[in-house]
Amino acid sequence: MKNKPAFVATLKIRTVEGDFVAHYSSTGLARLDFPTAKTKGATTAPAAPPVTRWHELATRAVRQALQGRPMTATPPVDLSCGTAFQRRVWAALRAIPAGKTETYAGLAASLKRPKAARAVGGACGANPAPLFIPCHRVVAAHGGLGGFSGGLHWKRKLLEREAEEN
DNA sequence: ATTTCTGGCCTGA
DNA sequence: TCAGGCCAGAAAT
Repeated sequence: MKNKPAFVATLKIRTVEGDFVAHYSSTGLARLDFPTAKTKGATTAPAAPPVTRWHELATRAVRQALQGRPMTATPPVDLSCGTAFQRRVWAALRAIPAGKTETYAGLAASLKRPKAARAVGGACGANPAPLFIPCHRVVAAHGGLGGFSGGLHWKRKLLEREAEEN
């Protein structure tokens, strides 16, 4: 069950850490990319009214997240690209407060699938909107960091900053 | 302590 | 099917 939301706009989010790129569908933020060599290219396009509003919220939220502060407001996030299982994982992730961490095994248990830790990891990796879906707050069961699709250095940085704020 | 299986579960091909 | 992934726990060094 993975329909593919069509992007109606792609906008950059400038931050001190580089340029993130946000993709919007007709129902909300559908994807967020970390800064890379590719995101330098100007992809800004004219946006329809609801999108510009979402983009304001997303921009502020991303900057807050980079400082380790909890997001005060977020745009609607379009998770329609995920499977049922992935959406359940993502929903659980959004319940983890800033400054706290959960383990892959713990999440699996809360989803009534105590043996699906690895599958949870897979869902995290498939997360289309990091920061908004805080997969960086999920660590390995015995202290390790686990991995991070956007680059492990981001995960470390985000966790450090959130820890400082608390 | 750390390395190496082995089990388990969800995807995408 | 089948391989492989942001895993865990047990067994073997």
